[in-house]
Amino acid sequence: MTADCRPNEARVPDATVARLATYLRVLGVLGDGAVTTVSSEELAVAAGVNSAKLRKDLSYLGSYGIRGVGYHVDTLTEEIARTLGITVHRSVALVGVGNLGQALAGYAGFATRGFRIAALVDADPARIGTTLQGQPVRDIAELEAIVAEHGITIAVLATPAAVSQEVCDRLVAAGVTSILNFAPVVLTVPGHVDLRKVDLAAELQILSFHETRKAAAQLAEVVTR
Amino acid sequence: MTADCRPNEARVPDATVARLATYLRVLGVLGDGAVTTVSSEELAVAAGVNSAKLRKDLSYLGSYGIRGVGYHVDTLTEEIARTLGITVHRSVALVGVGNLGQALAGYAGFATRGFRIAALVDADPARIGTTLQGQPVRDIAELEAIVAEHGITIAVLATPAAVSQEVCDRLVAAGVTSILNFAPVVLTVPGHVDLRKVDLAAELQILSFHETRKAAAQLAEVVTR
DNA sequence: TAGATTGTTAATCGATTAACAATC
DNA sequence: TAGATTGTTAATCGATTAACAATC
Repeated sequence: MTADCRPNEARVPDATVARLATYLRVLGVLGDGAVTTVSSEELAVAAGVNSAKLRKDLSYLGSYGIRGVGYHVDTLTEEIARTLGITVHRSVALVGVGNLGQALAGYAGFATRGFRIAALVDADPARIGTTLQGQPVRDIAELEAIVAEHGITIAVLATPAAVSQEVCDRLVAAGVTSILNFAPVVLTVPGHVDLRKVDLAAELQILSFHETRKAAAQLAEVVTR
Repeated sequence: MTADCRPNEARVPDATVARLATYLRVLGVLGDGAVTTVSSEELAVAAGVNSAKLRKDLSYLGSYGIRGVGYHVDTLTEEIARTLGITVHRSVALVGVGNLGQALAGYAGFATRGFRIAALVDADPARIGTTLQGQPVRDIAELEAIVAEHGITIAVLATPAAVSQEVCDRLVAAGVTSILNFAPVVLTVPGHVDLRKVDLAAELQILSFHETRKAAAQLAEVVTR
């Protein structure tokens, strides 16, 4: 057995990976019911995408559908979970338990979808030692030890903007290779580290842009009428 | 003066709009200092993008750069803010003030980046009437009145998954045309409504996918070595 | 077999980027 | 004028989607 034993696990496009998470969530709802099989059309409607796109997405994982029938819910669920790497539950560190961090610590969706928050970390002496969701808030001074202790490779960053790059650097130096950043700053990481960001205000600004466009369209309609 | 007085405000690509928010944030940091002018290269590095992409993005707004010099920070800030429609401060409603909703209510970044949370809404009698960030939590029974009262067109949805579609329908019926959804469900809205979603667990699953790939690559390296 | 649905092809569309003419 | 930097072109890349042959 060589490393090539799964030769066709080749490349899954980024856009596809992002959607796999949605398919998995929708399949979870279906799996609760009596449904054992689902067609690409049904699943696509439930996931809010085009069915051709869904079939193409799933084709990157292999051939798990049955022509004339559809996809077996359990099989597909398992294959997507395996592709996303969440058949092993993953331990993440949550750094920064202020306003947003506390909410993330209490977010039940992480646990139900494959992640365990193995450590809460903060720099504020008033928070260190307190308990959140049954977990102690640990001193950021121990960051490197905490990462090593739990073998953590994924971290969620909810620190103040001003210190985020510094904390990020320490996480990377400690061996973290994936970071989800909630701080409204552009972080720089080495090439081997994956970085994703959630920018809450930016999301609203994007909606605001479209509001403006809609308002302008309405105005134009009135004028030309 | 007709509706055509700004003929070249044509189409700004979706990918560009999403990045404009980042440019605006970076410009805000520059504007605080003594910098009055910035080149596309400098701004691109600060925003973490390719400078050709940045120039192309900005070219959709018009010609606000000066060849041989760069962009005037103040002018560019103003033009991006205008394009995003946040020169008028926008009022948003936050529906659902549970775990995540409370954090969003306290998130300072909304206010500093153009948005005012004009109303907090919940269905839980234990929460209704309480105060968060100096604002009363109002009964979702009054949702339609609240939207009308503040002329709200943008809503943030942080309700439990099970009721999100129903709340979404009511928001749309009340006149809301943009929704930012934090509930882990696929929502359906009419064509004239813009919908964006933030799926926290999905973000981690995407990182998990890449972790798996990196681990496999390392394994392959060891095997072939 | 007949009906249904997958997996794939190929056309199309949108986004990225290097290169450079235009011009400050 | 010389140096610098924009705005745009055109090539490339990646994602989407309709259509349909393969096949259960």
